[in-house]
Amino acid sequence: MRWNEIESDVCSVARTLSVVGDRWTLLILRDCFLGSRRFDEFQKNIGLSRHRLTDRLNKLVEHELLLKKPYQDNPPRSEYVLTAKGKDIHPVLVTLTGWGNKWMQDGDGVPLLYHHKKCEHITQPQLSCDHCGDSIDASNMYVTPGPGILKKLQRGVSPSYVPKRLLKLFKDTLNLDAQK
Amino acid sequence: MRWNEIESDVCSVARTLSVVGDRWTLLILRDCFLGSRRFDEFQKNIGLSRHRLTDRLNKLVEHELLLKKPYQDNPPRSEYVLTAKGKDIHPVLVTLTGWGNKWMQDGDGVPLLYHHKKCEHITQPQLSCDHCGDSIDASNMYVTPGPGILKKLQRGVSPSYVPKRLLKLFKDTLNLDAQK
DNA sequence: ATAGTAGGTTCCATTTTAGAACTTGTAAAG
DNA sequence: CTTTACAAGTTCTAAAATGGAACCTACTAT
Repeated sequence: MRWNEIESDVCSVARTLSVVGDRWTLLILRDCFLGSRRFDEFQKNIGLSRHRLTDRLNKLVEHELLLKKPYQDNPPRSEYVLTAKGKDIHPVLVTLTGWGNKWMQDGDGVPLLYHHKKCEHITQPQLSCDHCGDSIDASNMYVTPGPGILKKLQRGVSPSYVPKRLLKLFKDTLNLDAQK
Repeated sequence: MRWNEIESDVCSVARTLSVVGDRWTLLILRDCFLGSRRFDEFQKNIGLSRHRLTDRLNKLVEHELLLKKPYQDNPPRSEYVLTAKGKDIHPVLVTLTGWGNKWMQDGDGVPLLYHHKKCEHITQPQLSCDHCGDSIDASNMYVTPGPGILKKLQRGVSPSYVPKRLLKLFKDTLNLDAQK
């Protein structure tokens, strides 16, 4: 399966990875959040080849996570700034950092510390339910089919990644709905 | 720069990506959280080549995100189950899903819905400060150097990815500390 | 006149990947 | 018994992605 096929998978994880799921893209975005904006800055910080960087920046601009913004005309030079869509990647970087801080330390401790402006404490943000506010993790969550899957099932398409066990459950859901 | 060099970068994002930052690994873990455990199950759900899958599963076992657990002897067959380290990837998948749900929809709506067992509501978990509990995002957070970076600076090593602007700030921090 | 900066592009060798075929040992179906 | 299926791989080759170095262009500073 190729990148562009992943993009059309009926799965938000797969779709997101089709944009940011390579070796470099999230590192570029990390740098954006730390204040980098220019080609050479990214190249020096990250250490990828100029070729790859051109490619990845173009992709991020295409997908509208970054905006290419001219800052001089002659010679033409641009900087890359985060759009709203790009800024929304922040939680992904925060959770990746959290995992790395916990599980990938060398002997020297955490590389960077997050601080919460409001309470002025060091923080490693955690997920909480956006309805009741309680903290939430894999053990107190479950999934059900959303409209995106149900509509495909109604059209006879079975999203490849959904385990048979769940598919059956989802089809039962459909039948129950139909009987109403 | 190669994968194994990324692993030793002084950055928790880079280190995490050295384990899960390719096209397939997070999709394998997604499937684990949805209940998949066996080779063929992953292969069918995800649609990657058997060759790649072997490789990725081995890497996940090496890094101890998955445990390879024999379930019969003749012929030898195993299943792959999440370890604590693997389960801790869940927040990453949740935030990736959140972004995909918001920014990568086709016309049919969200593929899967998350539910919170306790309050029984549909939820898209959000990050909150683990000290004060308030919701938190890029605009109300900032970073400072942690021991992992400071110790490297003291040894004269400059972590490549830290923008010069921040490096200077960090070195000032060191000088202030030294003057105490 | 030379070196440096910024943001690329071009080229080629190396590495990684996709996809299909093959393997091994068992069990079930005809 | 012979074929088919299943599970979990391994092997092979062509195609795609990548790394790294060199080159290009239009300024600016020394």
